[in-house]
Amino acid sequence: MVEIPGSALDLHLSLNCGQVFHWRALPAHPTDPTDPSHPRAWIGLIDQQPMILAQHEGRLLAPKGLETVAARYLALDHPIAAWCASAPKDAFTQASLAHCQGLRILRQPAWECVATFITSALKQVPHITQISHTLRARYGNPINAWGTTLHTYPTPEALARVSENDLRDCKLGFRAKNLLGAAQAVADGLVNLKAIPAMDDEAAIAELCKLRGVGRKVAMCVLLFAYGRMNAFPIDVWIDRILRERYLTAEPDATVRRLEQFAAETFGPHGGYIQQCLFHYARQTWRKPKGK
DNA sequence: CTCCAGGTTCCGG
DNA sequence: CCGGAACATGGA
Repeated sequence: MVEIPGSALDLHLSLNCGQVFHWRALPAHPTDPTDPSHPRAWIGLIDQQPMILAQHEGRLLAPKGLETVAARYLALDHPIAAWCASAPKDAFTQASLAHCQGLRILRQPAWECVATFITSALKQVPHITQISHTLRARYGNPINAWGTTLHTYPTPEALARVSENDLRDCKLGFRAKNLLGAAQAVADGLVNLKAIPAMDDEAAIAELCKLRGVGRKVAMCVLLFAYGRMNAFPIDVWIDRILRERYLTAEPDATVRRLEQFAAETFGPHGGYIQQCLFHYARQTWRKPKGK
């Protein structure tokens, strides 16, 4: 392992704030898992590339030769300090940013991002993670690395071959039909994920929404987490609650489109970054007397 | 037991 | 065009 110098990053936070769902912590120490002096490592895949990442006292470590891949995935080039500096000065935003220092919006593979957020509908984060691992284990490609077996996220073609019932067996519930339909549409070329970067925001959203199980919220997540569009502002149940209770108290009947418009005006061109901080801060603090 | 979770689709007015 | 119910599953 070699150090990747420079940028501010909280690895644990960035991998566990609800934007990606498959990284696993390795035991902190072979004999003493509670030893805080030993760097905690995370193992996962960046597309097809097995990866181990660790952070100890601010120093980011990656396998030698994989520094560039890691730095790109972790988006260490994003000027997050400047984004935070230009954020709104209200108390809730500032508390969220302070609580999420070192959070980075990753650059995820597009299909993996689309698929995992299709499976995220009405699910809690741990459930999404469980589903992701089941799909990988059953329909992804196994890759041996560092003494364990990792599984790539199943391709659209691989999932398109699977029956809806087999997907339901992965605890997908009603999302099985959505994931299957989306996989078939991508596999058949009805939707070309590589064409998204050249489209403007509304065209990109419309294109993604052709996929079964993808609505405005999931499309926004994909634009933010896979295509690096920091202005994308997904409105889920948490953000909806925050905006209504903390910002638009004067408009109790605001539609989601109104919330989107307000967010764009208020949080600006990097609102998606702030959105992730608001989301995580709210989830960590809302009606939770004792931390855990 | 009831309620809710990083929503979308489908249906009736 | 718009609001509301249906949709599976598991944890709190």
